[in-house]
Amino acid sequence: MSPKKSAVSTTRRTPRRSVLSDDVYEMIKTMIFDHEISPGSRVNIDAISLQLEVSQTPVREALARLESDGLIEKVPLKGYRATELLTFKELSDLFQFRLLIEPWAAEQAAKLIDNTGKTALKAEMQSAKTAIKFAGENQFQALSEHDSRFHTLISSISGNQTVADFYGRTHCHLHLFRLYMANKLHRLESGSRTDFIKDLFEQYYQSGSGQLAIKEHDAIANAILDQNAKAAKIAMHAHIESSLKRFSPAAQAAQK
Amino acid sequence: MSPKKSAVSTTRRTPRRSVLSDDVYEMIKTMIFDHEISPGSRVNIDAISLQLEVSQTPVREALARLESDGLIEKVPLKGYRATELLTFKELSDLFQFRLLIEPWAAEQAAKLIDNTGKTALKAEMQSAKTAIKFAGENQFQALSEHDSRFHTLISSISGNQTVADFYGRTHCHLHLFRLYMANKLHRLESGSRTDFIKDLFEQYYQSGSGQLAIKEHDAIANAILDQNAKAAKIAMHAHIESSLKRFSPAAQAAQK
DNA sequence: CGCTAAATTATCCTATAGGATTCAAACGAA
DNA sequence: TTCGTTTGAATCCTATAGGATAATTTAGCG
Repeated sequence: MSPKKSAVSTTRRTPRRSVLSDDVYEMIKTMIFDHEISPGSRVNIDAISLQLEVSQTPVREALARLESDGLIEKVPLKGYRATELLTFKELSDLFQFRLLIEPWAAEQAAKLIDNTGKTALKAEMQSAKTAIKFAGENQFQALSEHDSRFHTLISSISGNQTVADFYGRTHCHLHLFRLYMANKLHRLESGSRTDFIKDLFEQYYQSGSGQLAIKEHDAIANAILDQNAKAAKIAMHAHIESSLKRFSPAAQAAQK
Repeated sequence: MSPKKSAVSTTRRTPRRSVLSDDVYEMIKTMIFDHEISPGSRVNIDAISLQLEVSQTPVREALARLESDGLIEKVPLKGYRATELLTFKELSDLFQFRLLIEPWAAEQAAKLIDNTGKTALKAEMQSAKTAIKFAGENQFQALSEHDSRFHTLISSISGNQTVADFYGRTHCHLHLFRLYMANKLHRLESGSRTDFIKDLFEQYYQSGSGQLAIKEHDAIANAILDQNAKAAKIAMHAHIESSLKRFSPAAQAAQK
Protein backbone atom coordinates (compact mmCIF):
# COMPACT_ATOMS: atom_id res chain seq x y z
CA MET A 1 0.00 0.00 0.00
CA SER A 2 2.52 2.46 1.14
CA PRO A 3 5.13 1.51 -1.48
CA LYS A 4 2.51 1.56 -4.19
CA LYS A 5 1.47 5.06 -3.22
CA SER A 6 5.09 6.08 -3.28
CA ALA A 7 5.51 4.60 -6.72
CA VAL A 8 2.50 6.49 -7.98
CA SER A 9 3.71 9.81 -6.69
CA THR A 10 7.12 9.09 -8.16
CA THR A 11 5.53 8.53 -11.53
CA ARG A 12 3.70 11.78 -11.20
CA ARG A 13 6.89 13.62 -10.40
CA THR A 14 8.86 12.09 -13.24
CA PRO A 15 7.89 14.71 -15.85
CA ARG A 16 9.69 17.31 -13.74
CA ARG A 17 13.26 17.03 -14.86
CA SER A 18 16.64 18.43 -14.00
CA VAL A 19 17.35 19.46 -10.46
CA LEU A 20 14.38 19.89 -8.20
CA SER A 21 15.99 22.44 -5.95
CA ASP A 22 16.53 24.75 -8.92
CA ASP A 23 12.86 24.56 -9.79
CA VAL A 24 11.94 25.26 -6.20
CA TYR A 25 14.29 28.23 -6.22
CA GLU A 26 12.56 29.70 -9.26
CA MET A 27 9.12 28.94 -7.86
CA ILE A 28 9.78 30.70 -4.57
CA LYS A 29 11.28 33.62 -6.45
CA THR A 30 8.14 33.82 -8.53
CA MET A 31 6.01 33.66 -5.41
CA ILE A 32 7.90 36.65 -4.05
CA PHE A 33 7.55 38.59 -7.28
CA ASP A 34 3.87 37.75 -7.46
CA HIS A 35 3.32 38.87 -3.88
CA GLU A 36 2.11 35.48 -2.76
CA ILE A 37 4.87 36.04 -0.26
CA SER A 38 4.75 39.67 0.78
CA PRO A 39 7.75 41.65 2.04
CA GLY A 40 8.54 40.97 5.67
CA SER A 41 6.28 37.97 6.00
CA ARG A 42 7.49 34.70 7.38
CA VAL A 43 8.36 31.80 5.11
CA ASN A 44 7.64 28.44 6.64
CA ILE A 45 9.66 25.55 5.26
CA ASP A 46 6.93 23.02 6.03
CA ALA A 47 4.28 25.10 4.35
CA ILE A 48 6.35 25.63 1.19
CA SER A 49 7.26 21.97 0.90
CA LEU A 50 3.60 20.97 1.30
CA GLN A 51 2.43 23.58 -1.18
CA LEU A 52 4.98 22.67 -3.83
CA GLU A 53 4.69 18.96 -3.05
CA VAL A 54 8.38 18.43 -2.46
CA SER A 55 10.33 17.52 0.64
CA GLN A 56 12.09 19.97 2.91
CA THR A 57 15.57 19.38 1.54
CA PRO A 58 15.22 21.19 -1.80
CA VAL A 59 13.29 23.98 -0.07
CA ARG A 60 16.15 24.49 2.34
CA GLU A 61 18.66 24.69 -0.49
CA ALA A 62 16.51 27.16 -2.38
CA LEU A 63 16.08 29.36 0.68
CA ALA A 64 19.80 29.34 1.38
CA ARG A 65 20.44 30.59 -2.14
CA LEU A 66 17.69 33.20 -1.92
CA GLU A 67 19.31 34.44 1.26
CA SER A 68 22.52 35.09 -0.67
CA ASP A 69 20.44 37.00 -3.21
CA GLY A 70 19.06 39.15 -0.43
CA LEU A 71 15.46 38.24 -1.14
CA ILE A 72 15.08 36.10 1.97
CA GLU A 73 16.70 36.46 5.34
CA LYS A 74 17.17 33.92 8.05
CA VAL A 75 16.65 34.71 11.71
CA PRO A 76 18.64 32.03 13.52
CA LEU A 77 16.13 30.26 15.67
CA LYS A 78 12.94 31.76 14.34
CA GLY A 79 12.93 30.83 10.69
CA TYR A 80 13.09 32.46 7.30
CA ARG A 81 11.30 35.63 6.23
CA ALA A 82 11.05 37.65 3.06
CA THR A 83 13.21 40.77 3.24
CA GLU A 84 11.53 44.11 3.67
CA LEU A 85 11.11 46.37 0.69
CA LEU A 86 14.06 48.63 -0.06
CA THR A 87 14.18 51.81 1.97
CA PHE A 88 14.65 55.04 0.12
CA LYS A 89 18.26 55.14 1.25
CA GLU A 90 18.86 51.63 -0.07
CA LEU A 91 17.22 52.53 -3.35
CA SER A 92 19.47 55.58 -3.68
CA ASP A 93 22.54 53.50 -2.88
CA LEU A 94 21.54 50.99 -5.48
CA PHE A 95 21.13 53.64 -8.15
CA GLN A 96 24.44 55.19 -7.20
CA PHE A 97 25.99 51.77 -7.70
CA ARG A 98 24.39 51.51 -11.11
CA LEU A 99 25.77 54.96 -11.99
CA LEU A 100 29.24 53.65 -11.31
CA ILE A 101 28.80 50.49 -13.36
CA GLU A 102 26.43 50.91 -16.23
CA PRO A 103 27.70 54.01 -18.02
CA TRP A 104 31.06 52.26 -18.24
CA ALA A 105 29.34 49.10 -19.47
CA ALA A 106 27.53 51.07 -22.19
CA GLU A 107 30.80 52.68 -23.21
CA GLN A 108 32.50 49.30 -23.49
CA ALA A 109 29.54 47.81 -25.31
CA ALA A 110 29.80 50.55 -27.95
CA LYS A 111 33.47 49.75 -28.40
CA LEU A 112 33.18 46.01 -28.53
CA ILE A 113 29.80 45.24 -30.09
CA ASP A 114 29.78 42.85 -33.03
CA ASN A 115 27.11 41.93 -35.56
CA THR A 116 25.51 39.34 -33.31
CA GLY A 117 25.21 41.93 -30.58
CA LYS A 118 23.80 44.52 -32.94
CA THR A 119 21.14 42.11 -34.10
CA ALA A 120 20.18 41.26 -30.55
CA LEU A 121 20.01 44.89 -29.52
CA LYS A 122 17.87 45.85 -32.49
CA ALA A 123 15.54 42.95 -31.81
CA GLU A 124 15.16 43.95 -28.17
CA MET A 125 14.27 47.53 -29.03
CA GLN A 126 11.82 46.34 -31.66
CA SER A 127 10.10 43.99 -29.24
CA ALA A 128 9.80 46.81 -26.72
CA LYS A 129 8.05 49.04 -29.22
CA THR A 130 5.56 46.43 -30.26
CA ALA A 131 4.98 45.41 -26.63
CA ILE A 132 4.14 48.92 -25.53
CA LYS A 133 1.51 49.20 -28.25
CA PHE A 134 -0.35 45.95 -27.91
CA ALA A 135 0.12 44.67 -24.40
CA GLY A 136 -3.00 46.27 -22.92
CA GLU A 137 -3.23 45.71 -19.19
CA ASN A 138 0.01 43.73 -19.22
CA GLN A 139 1.86 46.67 -20.66
CA PHE A 140 3.56 47.37 -17.39
CA GLN A 141 4.73 43.79 -17.08
CA ALA A 142 6.05 43.79 -20.63
CA LEU A 143 7.83 47.09 -20.14
CA SER A 144 9.41 45.96 -16.94
CA GLU A 145 10.73 42.80 -18.52
CA HIS A 146 12.06 44.71 -21.47
CA ASP A 147 13.95 46.99 -19.11
CA SER A 148 15.48 44.01 -17.40
CA ARG A 149 16.55 42.38 -20.64
CA PHE A 150 17.85 45.64 -22.10
CA HIS A 151 20.21 46.43 -19.26
CA THR A 152 21.30 42.82 -18.93
CA LEU A 153 22.07 42.69 -22.62
CA ILE A 154 24.28 45.75 -22.49
CA SER A 155 26.11 44.44 -19.44
CA SER A 156 26.83 41.24 -21.25
CA ILE A 157 27.97 42.97 -24.45
CA SER A 158 30.39 44.99 -22.34
CA GLY A 159 32.45 41.81 -22.13
CA ASN A 160 33.11 42.05 -18.41
CA GLN A 161 31.54 39.05 -16.71
CA THR A 162 32.05 40.41 -13.22
CA VAL A 163 30.19 43.59 -14.04
CA ALA A 164 27.41 41.63 -15.71
CA ASP A 165 27.05 39.33 -12.70
CA PHE A 166 26.89 42.14 -10.20
CA TYR A 167 24.43 44.08 -12.30
CA GLY A 168 22.24 40.97 -12.40
CA ARG A 169 22.19 40.83 -8.64
CA THR A 170 20.89 44.36 -8.36
CA HIS A 171 18.18 43.89 -10.87
CA CYS A 172 15.91 41.54 -8.98
CA HIS A 173 15.64 44.08 -6.18
CA LEU A 174 14.66 46.84 -8.56
CA HIS A 175 12.24 44.53 -10.25
CA LEU A 176 10.65 43.65 -6.94
CA PHE A 177 10.39 47.29 -6.00
CA ARG A 178 8.70 48.17 -9.25
CA LEU A 179 6.28 45.29 -8.97
CA TYR A 180 5.41 46.33 -5.45
CA MET A 181 4.64 49.87 -6.53
CA ALA A 182 2.61 48.65 -9.46
CA ASN A 183 0.62 46.44 -7.15
CA LYS A 184 -0.01 49.32 -4.81
CA LEU A 185 -1.20 51.46 -7.69
CA HIS A 186 -3.49 48.72 -8.83
CA ARG A 187 -5.10 48.48 -5.42
CA LEU A 188 -5.53 52.22 -5.29
CA GLU A 189 -7.28 52.12 -8.62
CA SER A 190 -9.59 49.36 -7.51
CA GLY A 191 -10.68 51.44 -4.56
CA SER A 192 -12.46 54.69 -5.22
CA ARG A 193 -10.39 57.05 -3.14
CA THR A 194 -7.84 59.29 -4.76
CA ASP A 195 -4.90 60.75 -2.98
CA PHE A 196 -1.46 62.11 -3.64
CA ILE A 197 0.16 58.69 -3.61
CA LYS A 198 -2.01 57.61 -6.49
CA ASP A 199 -1.02 60.71 -8.39
CA LEU A 200 2.62 59.95 -7.79
CA PHE A 201 2.31 56.41 -8.96
CA GLU A 202 0.39 57.39 -12.04
CA GLN A 203 2.91 60.03 -12.81
CA TYR A 204 5.55 57.34 -12.78
CA TYR A 205 3.80 54.47 -14.42
CA GLN A 206 1.43 55.82 -16.95
CA SER A 207 1.99 56.58 -20.58
CA GLY A 208 4.39 59.48 -20.25
CA SER A 209 6.88 57.58 -18.22
CA GLY A 210 6.79 54.44 -20.28
CA GLN A 211 7.36 56.36 -23.48
CA LEU A 212 10.12 58.31 -21.79
CA ALA A 213 12.02 55.23 -20.69
CA ILE A 214 11.78 53.76 -24.17
CA LYS A 215 13.08 56.99 -25.67
CA GLU A 216 16.05 56.97 -23.34
CA HIS A 217 16.70 53.34 -24.17
CA ASP A 218 16.56 54.28 -27.82
CA ALA A 219 19.20 56.93 -27.37
CA ILE A 220 21.48 54.44 -25.62
CA ALA A 221 20.88 51.72 -28.18
CA ASN A 222 21.53 54.04 -31.10
CA ALA A 223 24.78 55.30 -29.62
CA ILE A 224 25.94 51.74 -29.10
CA LEU A 225 24.88 50.71 -32.61
CA ASP A 226 26.81 53.69 -33.98
CA GLN A 227 29.73 52.56 -31.84
CA ASN A 228 29.84 56.02 -30.35
CA ALA A 229 31.27 55.12 -26.95
CA LYS A 230 31.20 58.57 -25.42
CA ALA A 231 27.60 59.18 -26.37
CA ALA A 232 26.58 55.77 -25.06
CA LYS A 233 28.17 56.48 -21.72
CA ILE A 234 26.47 59.86 -21.42
CA ALA A 235 23.11 58.52 -22.49
CA MET A 236 23.24 55.70 -19.97
CA HIS A 237 24.21 58.08 -17.20
CA ALA A 238 21.33 60.37 -18.05
CA HIS A 239 18.92 57.45 -18.22
CA ILE A 240 19.79 56.13 -14.78
CA GLU A 241 19.61 59.58 -13.24
CA SER A 242 16.24 60.35 -14.72
CA SER A 243 15.06 56.87 -13.79
CA LEU A 244 15.93 57.56 -10.16
CA LYS A 245 14.06 60.84 -10.38
CA ARG A 246 10.98 59.06 -11.62
CA PHE A 247 11.28 56.50 -8.85
CA SER A 248 11.99 58.85 -6.01
CA PRO A 249 8.67 60.57 -5.23
CA ALA A 250 6.74 57.33 -5.24
CA ALA A 251 9.45 55.57 -3.27
CA GLN A 252 9.51 58.23 -0.60
CA ALA A 253 5.75 58.21 -0.39
CA ALA A 254 5.72 54.44 -0.08
CA GLN A 255 7.94 54.62 2.98
CA LYS A 256 5.23 56.29 5.00
CA MET B 1 20.77 0.44 22.59
CA SER B 2 20.17 2.56 19.58
CA PRO B 3 18.43 5.36 21.47
CA LYS B 4 21.14 5.37 24.10
CA LYS B 5 23.83 5.75 21.48
CA SER B 6 21.85 8.57 19.95
CA ALA B 7 21.57 10.28 23.32
CA VAL B 8 25.30 10.06 23.85
CA SER B 9 26.19 11.53 20.52
CA THR B 10 23.66 14.28 21.09
CA THR B 11 25.35 15.17 24.35
CA ARG B 12 28.67 15.36 22.58
CA ARG B 13 27.25 17.72 20.02
CA THR B 14 25.57 20.00 22.51
CA PRO B 15 28.51 22.37 23.15
CA ARG B 16 28.28 23.62 19.58
CA ARG B 17 25.75 26.40 19.65
CA SER B 18 24.02 28.86 17.35
CA VAL B 19 23.08 27.75 13.88
CA LEU B 20 25.02 24.76 12.72
CA SER B 21 24.78 25.48 9.02
CA ASP B 22 26.50 28.83 9.53
CA ASP B 23 29.40 27.14 11.27
CA VAL B 24 29.62 24.58 8.50
CA TYR B 25 29.62 27.38 5.95
CA GLU B 26 32.57 29.05 7.64
CA MET B 27 34.38 25.74 8.07
CA ILE B 28 34.10 24.82 4.40
CA LYS B 29 35.18 28.32 3.43
CA THR B 30 38.22 27.94 5.65
CA MET B 31 38.95 24.56 4.11
CA ILE B 32 38.94 26.19 0.70
CA PHE B 33 41.21 29.02 1.80
CA ASP B 34 43.56 26.58 3.49
CA HIS B 35 43.71 24.43 0.36
CA GLU B 36 42.34 21.39 2.10
CA ILE B 37 39.94 21.63 -0.79
CA SER B 38 41.92 22.58 -3.86
CA PRO B 39 40.51 24.47 -6.85
CA GLY B 40 38.57 22.21 -9.22
CA SER B 41 38.44 19.23 -6.91
CA ARG B 42 35.23 17.49 -6.08
CA VAL B 43 33.43 18.11 -2.82
CA ASN B 44 31.68 15.06 -1.50
CA ILE B 45 28.73 15.76 0.75
CA ASP B 46 29.07 12.51 2.63
CA ALA B 47 32.78 13.05 3.24
CA ILE B 48 32.27 16.60 4.54
CA SER B 49 29.44 15.61 6.85
CA LEU B 50 31.50 12.74 8.25
CA GLN B 51 34.57 14.90 8.66
CA LEU B 52 32.73 17.72 10.42
CA GLU B 53 30.52 15.29 12.33
CA VAL B 54 27.28 16.82 11.20
CA SER B 55 24.49 15.47 9.04
CA GLN B 56 24.05 16.23 5.37
CA THR B 57 21.40 18.91 5.79
CA PRO B 58 23.62 21.75 7.09
CA VAL B 59 26.31 20.76 4.59
CA ARG B 60 23.85 21.13 1.73
CA GLU B 61 22.75 24.55 2.94
CA ALA B 62 26.35 25.69 3.29
CA LEU B 63 27.21 24.45 -0.20
CA ALA B 64 24.19 26.19 -1.69
CA ARG B 65 25.35 29.47 -0.17
CA LEU B 66 28.93 28.92 -1.27
CA GLU B 67 27.63 28.38 -4.77
CA SER B 68 26.08 31.85 -4.69
CA ASP B 69 29.43 33.19 -3.55
CA GLY B 70 31.06 31.57 -6.55
CA LEU B 71 33.44 29.48 -4.48
CA ILE B 72 31.66 26.21 -5.20
CA GLU B 73 29.78 25.12 -8.27
CA LYS B 74 27.20 22.44 -8.68
CA VAL B 75 27.06 20.07 -11.63
CA PRO B 76 23.47 18.84 -11.60
CA LEU B 77 23.72 15.11 -11.29
CA LYS B 78 27.39 14.76 -10.59
CA GLY B 79 27.97 16.71 -7.43
CA TYR B 80 29.66 19.82 -6.10
CA ARG B 81 33.17 20.94 -6.90
CA ALA B 82 35.36 23.84 -5.89
CA THR B 83 35.53 26.45 -8.63
CA GLU B 84 38.69 26.74 -10.66
CA LEU B 85 41.09 29.52 -9.92
CA LEU B 86 40.38 32.81 -11.67
CA THR B 87 41.67 33.02 -15.21
CA PHE B 88 43.70 36.03 -16.16
CA LYS B 89 40.72 37.46 -17.98
CA GLU B 90 38.52 37.05 -14.93
CA LEU B 91 41.16 38.64 -12.76
CA SER B 92 41.37 41.61 -15.12
CA ASP B 93 37.58 41.93 -15.15
CA LEU B 94 37.53 41.90 -11.40
CA PHE B 95 40.13 44.63 -11.14
CA GLN B 96 38.27 46.68 -13.72
CA PHE B 97 35.19 46.35 -11.53
CA ARG B 98 37.18 47.52 -8.53
CA LEU B 99 38.40 50.51 -10.54
CA LEU B 100 34.79 51.51 -11.09
CA ILE B 101 33.79 51.12 -7.45
CA GLU B 102 36.61 51.80 -5.07
CA PRO B 103 37.94 55.17 -6.18
CA TRP B 104 34.43 56.47 -5.77
CA ALA B 105 34.19 54.80 -2.36
CA ALA B 106 37.45 56.43 -1.25
CA GLU B 107 36.18 59.79 -2.45
CA GLN B 108 32.97 59.42 -0.49
CA ALA B 109 34.82 58.17 2.55
CA ALA B 110 36.93 61.32 2.55
CA LYS B 111 33.80 63.43 2.40
CA LEU B 112 31.82 61.58 5.04
CA ILE B 113 34.34 60.24 7.54
CA ASP B 114 33.72 61.07 11.21
CA ASN B 115 35.89 60.71 14.29
CA THR B 116 34.97 57.07 14.84
CA GLY B 117 36.00 56.31 11.28
CA LYS B 118 39.25 58.24 11.62
CA THR B 119 40.17 56.32 14.73
CA ALA B 120 39.45 53.00 13.04
CA LEU B 121 41.45 53.93 9.97
CA LYS B 122 44.45 55.07 12.00
CA ALA B 123 44.32 51.87 14.04
CA GLU B 124 44.23 49.75 10.91
CA MET B 125 47.26 51.46 9.42
CA GLN B 126 49.12 51.17 12.70
CA SER B 127 48.40 47.47 12.99
CA ALA B 128 49.63 46.95 9.45
CA LYS B 129 52.93 48.60 10.20
CA THR B 130 53.57 46.58 13.33
CA ALA B 131 52.45 43.39 11.58
CA ILE B 132 54.89 43.82 8.72
CA LYS B 133 57.78 44.16 11.16
CA PHE B 134 57.16 41.31 13.53
CA ALA B 135 55.10 38.71 11.75
CA GLY B 136 58.00 36.60 10.51
CA GLU B 137 56.86 33.77 8.32
CA ASN B 138 53.24 34.79 8.79
CA GLN B 139 53.95 38.19 7.38
CA PHE B 140 52.22 37.38 4.17
CA GLN B 141 49.11 36.21 5.97
CA ALA B 142 49.06 39.32 8.12
CA LEU B 143 49.54 41.59 5.15
CA SER B 144 46.80 39.89 3.21
CA GLU B 145 44.35 40.25 6.05
CA HIS B 146 45.24 43.87 6.53
CA ASP B 147 44.56 44.48 2.87
CA SER B 148 41.16 42.87 3.21
CA ARG B 149 40.24 44.89 6.29
CA PHE B 150 41.56 48.13 4.81
CA HIS B 151 39.48 48.02 1.66
CA THR B 152 36.43 46.75 3.51
CA LEU B 153 36.74 49.58 6.01
CA ILE B 154 36.84 52.23 3.30
CA SER B 155 33.86 50.70 1.53
CA SER B 156 31.89 50.82 4.73
CA ILE B 157 32.91 54.40 5.54
CA SER B 158 31.69 55.40 2.09
CA GLY B 159 28.19 55.00 3.47
CA ASN B 160 26.86 53.05 0.53
CA GLN B 161 25.81 49.61 1.72
CA THR B 162 25.30 48.25 -1.78
CA VAL B 163 28.83 49.18 -2.80
CA ALA B 164 30.23 47.70 0.42
CA ASP B 165 28.33 44.45 -0.10
CA PHE B 166 29.46 44.02 -3.67
CA TYR B 167 33.02 44.85 -2.81
CA GLY B 168 32.88 42.17 -0.11
CA ARG B 169 31.84 39.59 -2.66
CA THR B 170 34.84 40.30 -4.84
CA HIS B 171 37.30 40.13 -2.04
CA CYS B 172 37.10 36.46 -1.22
CA HIS B 173 38.10 35.64 -4.78
CA LEU B 174 41.11 37.90 -4.65
CA HIS B 175 42.01 36.52 -1.28
CA LEU B 176 41.83 32.98 -2.61
CA PHE B 177 43.94 33.91 -5.59
CA ARG B 178 46.59 35.46 -3.43
CA LEU B 179 46.65 32.50 -1.08
CA TYR B 180 47.02 30.16 -4.00
CA MET B 181 49.99 32.06 -5.35
CA ALA B 182 51.58 32.24 -1.93
CA ASN B 183 51.15 28.49 -1.57
CA LYS B 184 52.75 27.94 -4.94
CA LEU B 185 55.66 30.14 -3.98
CA HIS B 186 56.06 28.23 -0.76
CA ARG B 187 56.23 24.92 -2.57
CA LEU B 188 58.77 26.32 -5.01
CA GLU B 189 60.91 27.45 -2.10
CA SER B 190 60.72 24.04 -0.46
CA GLY B 191 61.96 22.42 -3.60
CA SER B 192 65.42 23.34 -4.80
CA ARG B 193 64.67 24.30 -8.37
CA THR B 194 64.55 27.92 -9.39
CA ASP B 195 62.76 29.17 -12.42
CA PHE B 196 61.14 32.23 -13.79
CA ILE B 197 57.88 31.57 -11.98
CA LYS B 198 59.64 31.71 -8.68
CA ASP B 199 61.21 34.99 -9.64
CA LEU B 200 57.85 36.38 -10.57
CA PHE B 201 56.26 35.33 -7.33
CA GLU B 202 59.12 36.69 -5.29
CA GLN B 203 58.95 39.91 -7.19
CA TYR B 204 55.37 40.21 -6.15
CA TYR B 205 55.45 38.95 -2.62
CA GLN B 206 58.72 39.82 -1.12
CA SER B 207 59.77 42.90 0.76
CA GLY B 208 59.51 45.41 -2.03
CA SER B 209 55.95 44.66 -2.85
CA GLY B 210 54.73 44.48 0.72
CA GLN B 211 56.27 47.83 1.53
CA LEU B 212 54.89 49.27 -1.66
CA ALA B 213 51.32 48.22 -0.93
CA ILE B 214 51.56 49.69 2.56
CA LYS B 215 52.88 52.95 1.15
CA GLU B 216 49.99 53.16 -1.26
CA HIS B 217 47.55 52.40 1.51
CA ASP B 218 49.18 55.15 3.52
CA ALA B 219 48.63 57.66 0.75
CA ILE B 220 44.97 56.69 0.56
CA ALA B 221 44.49 56.75 4.32
CA ASN B 222 46.13 60.15 4.68
CA ALA B 223 44.02 61.66 1.93
CA ILE B 224 40.88 60.35 3.60
CA LEU B 225 42.00 61.54 7.02
CA ASP B 226 42.67 64.98 5.53
CA GLN B 227 39.21 64.78 3.98
CA ASN B 228 40.77 65.48 0.62
CA ALA B 229 38.24 63.66 -1.56
CA LYS B 230 39.94 64.23 -4.88
CA ALA B 231 43.32 63.02 -3.65
CA ALA B 232 41.71 59.95 -2.06
CA LYS B 233 40.05 59.03 -5.32
CA ILE B 234 43.25 59.41 -7.30
CA ALA B 235 45.31 57.51 -4.76
CA MET B 236 42.87 54.61 -4.73
CA HIS B 237 42.80 54.47 -8.50
CA ALA B 238 46.59 54.39 -8.64
CA HIS B 239 46.73 51.72 -5.97
CA ILE B 240 44.38 49.36 -7.76
CA GLU B 241 46.15 49.84 -11.06
CA SER B 242 49.57 49.17 -9.62
CA SER B 243 48.14 46.26 -7.67
CA LEU B 244 46.94 44.69 -10.90
CA LYS B 245 50.37 45.27 -12.42
CA ARG B 246 51.98 43.44 -9.54
CA PHE B 247 49.50 40.60 -9.89
CA SER B 248 49.61 40.23 -13.64
CA PRO B 249 52.94 38.56 -14.40
CA ALA B 250 52.50 35.93 -11.74
CA ALA B 251 48.86 35.41 -12.69
CA GLN B 252 49.69 34.92 -16.36
CA ALA B 253 52.48 32.55 -15.47
CA ALA B 254 50.18 30.56 -13.18
CA GLN B 255 47.82 29.95 -16.08
CA LYS B 256 50.33 27.79 -17.86
C1' DC C 1 -2.88 44.03 38.00
C1' DG C 2 1.94 42.36 37.36
C1' DC C 3 5.30 38.69 37.51
C1' DT C 4 7.08 33.91 37.49
C1' DA C 5 6.73 29.16 35.84
C1' DA C 6 5.03 25.52 33.08
C1' DA C 7 3.14 23.89 28.71
C1' DT C 8 2.72 24.44 23.90
C1' DT C 9 4.45 25.56 19.54
C1' DA C 10 7.75 25.95 15.99
C1' DT C 11 12.05 25.31 14.06
C1' DC C 12 16.36 23.16 13.50
C1' DC C 13 18.93 19.12 13.08
C1' DT C 14 19.64 14.22 12.66
C1' DA C 15 19.20 9.70 10.73
C1' DT C 16 18.12 6.45 7.39
C1' DA C 17 16.30 4.22 3.36
C1' DG C 18 15.57 3.90 -1.40
C1' DG C 19 15.13 5.58 -6.39
C1' DA C 20 17.73 7.75 -10.22
C1' DT C 21 21.70 8.84 -12.66
C1' DT C 22 26.44 8.80 -13.97
C1' DC C 23 31.00 6.80 -14.54
C1' DA C 24 34.07 2.90 -15.19
C1' DA C 25 35.37 -1.51 -15.99
C1' DA C 26 34.54 -5.98 -17.92
C1' DC C 27 32.88 -8.61 -21.59
C1' DG C 28 31.76 -10.12 -26.25
C1' DA C 29 31.55 -9.43 -31.33
C1' DA C 30 33.38 -7.67 -35.73
C1' DT D 1 42.74 -5.22 -31.84
C1' DT D 2 38.94 -2.12 -31.43
C1' DC D 3 34.38 -0.78 -30.73
C1' DG D 4 29.90 -1.16 -28.54
C1' DT D 5 27.09 -3.05 -24.85
C1' DT D 6 26.20 -4.33 -20.26
C1' DT D 7 26.93 -4.75 -15.55
C1' DG D 8 28.32 -2.81 -11.12
C1' DA D 9 29.66 0.71 -7.88
C1' DA D 10 29.50 5.30 -6.33
C1' DT D 11 27.02 9.38 -5.77
C1' DC D 12 23.40 12.41 -5.77
C1' DC D 13 18.68 13.47 -4.75
C1' DT D 14 14.44 12.75 -2.38
C1' DA D 15 11.36 11.42 1.33
C1' DT D 16 9.99 10.81 6.01
C1' DA D 17 10.00 10.45 10.94
C1' DG D 18 11.35 11.94 15.24
C1' DG D 19 14.32 14.18 19.03
C1' DA D 20 16.30 18.59 20.95
C1' DT D 21 16.18 23.31 21.76
C1' DA D 22 14.59 28.04 21.77
C1' DA D 23 10.48 31.18 21.61
C1' DT D 24 5.78 32.01 22.84
C1' DT D 25 1.73 31.62 25.15
C1' DT D 26 -1.00 30.52 29.02
C1' DA D 27 -2.00 29.75 33.73
C1' DG D 28 -1.32 30.50 38.52
C1' DC D 29 0.23 33.18 42.40
C1' DG D 30 1.46 37.29 45.01
